[in-house]
Amino acid sequence: MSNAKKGPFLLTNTLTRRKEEFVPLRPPHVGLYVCGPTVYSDVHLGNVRSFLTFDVLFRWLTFLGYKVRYVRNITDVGHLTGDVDEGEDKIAKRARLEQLEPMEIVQKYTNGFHDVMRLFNILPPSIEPTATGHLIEQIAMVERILAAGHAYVVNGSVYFDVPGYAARHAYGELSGRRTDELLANTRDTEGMGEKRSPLDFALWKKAEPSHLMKWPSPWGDGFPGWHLECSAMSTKYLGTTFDIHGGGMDLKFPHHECEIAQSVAADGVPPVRYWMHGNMLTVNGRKMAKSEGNGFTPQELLTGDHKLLDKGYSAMTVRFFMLQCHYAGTLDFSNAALQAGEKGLERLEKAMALLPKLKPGDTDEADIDALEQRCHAAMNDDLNTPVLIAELFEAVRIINSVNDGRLRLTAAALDRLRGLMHAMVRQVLGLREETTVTAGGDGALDALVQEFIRLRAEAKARKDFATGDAIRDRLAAIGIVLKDTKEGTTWERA
RNA sequence: GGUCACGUGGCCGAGUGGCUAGGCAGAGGUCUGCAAAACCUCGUACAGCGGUUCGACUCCGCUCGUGACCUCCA
Repeated sequence: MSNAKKGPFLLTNTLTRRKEEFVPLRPPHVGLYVCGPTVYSDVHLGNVRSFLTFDVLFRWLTFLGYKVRYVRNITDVGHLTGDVDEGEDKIAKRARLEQLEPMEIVQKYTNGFHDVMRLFNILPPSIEPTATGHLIEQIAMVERILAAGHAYVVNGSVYFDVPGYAARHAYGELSGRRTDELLANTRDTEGMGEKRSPLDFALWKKAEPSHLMKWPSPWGDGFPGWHLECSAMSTKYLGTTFDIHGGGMDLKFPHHECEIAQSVAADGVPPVRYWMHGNMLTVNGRKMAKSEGNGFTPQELLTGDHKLLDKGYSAMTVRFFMLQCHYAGTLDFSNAALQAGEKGLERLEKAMALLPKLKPGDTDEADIDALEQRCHAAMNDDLNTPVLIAELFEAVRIINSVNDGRLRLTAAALDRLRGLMHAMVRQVLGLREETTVTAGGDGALDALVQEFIRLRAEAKARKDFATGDAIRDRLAAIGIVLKDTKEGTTWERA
């Protein structure tokens, strides 16, 4: 394996609550499944953080040389609001509210989701399956669970028998729950409806004749339960047992617990070897969620048009801001933190821009190999992006020092440094260069500013600093900042 | 109530049983006609109370505080 030199990759397995060395089942292949969005509304920034976490995982595994099959689903049916028995399908509800066909809702918000992923430079998965595209697989899985005696049919619906399953298998292992405690804490003992136990969950739900989203099944017309699709599709594309399953912390229970139960019941083996859970984005200490009303969309973020935002922030600023925190911890949103991130990213990008211009020296006064090893070590330690970024700022110092002629690096070392920075910043962290409007961005504007720069240079040449400073100050007042460097004067927008 | 996290300097956020995280902001300096940028230097922080230890911010216990999950949620 090509990562032999890069050291073992440790990641926190939330099933064992330990940091473990990642060893794939069938190297060099890695099977990765991540719970995707339910496409019934716009994604907000909290959702983005989760997909970003697994984007970095995908990128790092790829960097290590693995051939990753990354499956991230689109939930387009079966996700109910509220209680499993009383709730309405989220997509059907939205379709009713917007007076659209359910599949129009699905298409609309799937498109929106993809736009957001592109905006934040989150790579597309290898396979993006939809629940409605895998009805046959889901029905087959329900039949296997029924055959194993872990489910029962009531009036056209099929429910998973949790107490029965728990008697023979470990249920609650992932989330640290026990069925007796769950039962004791069940809030609503009424409304159980057809279920034998409040812990049971729907595998297949009977649909009323008026229901738009329904399909034929051995139990009559209906639709699949929410937890089922992930099990059916991960099994289809990654096998009955695969390497890594990821999702947000809030999916741990019941969603992922139910996935494990379904797979064990249907196929007899635990589905996942490493479970990974990303933590939440909070606002003033509270989870960003639609129900809290504290979420905002990427569009609002870019324009700054939201009461929580002092100003707009670029997508890469937000990406950088999020990567400065470890994925397993909560990250609190604040304007001050975002602005700090904006400045930091600017410093990093300035150094990146200097990289091609650096001139080689005759000796090496910085150890690029050691720096590279520390970068790899940071990522191998449970995707520690904040530590990687700290190392990258060490590189920034080196780059600036070489540029200033304070530090020397040979041509070979410079090549290593360029390769390292490109790999870490662009490939691994996925920080895309954002086009800033500077010289060249707008021909007419640039020509105009160049004319002022020339006037100012003439003033300076005859020691008329008052005029020179006036030109600079007045341009600054309209947002054009001039900077004198050894190579002449450059300008950029404030 | 149950389960599980977390509490780090002005802010955001890593980490470790004894050795500078990093970014932003701030102070001083170098450079520059002056700025800006860059570089150098600086703050000696780890909720509280006990315990283990030669030594704890790091391990254990308790207290206080915050949050997540237990119902849809990335």
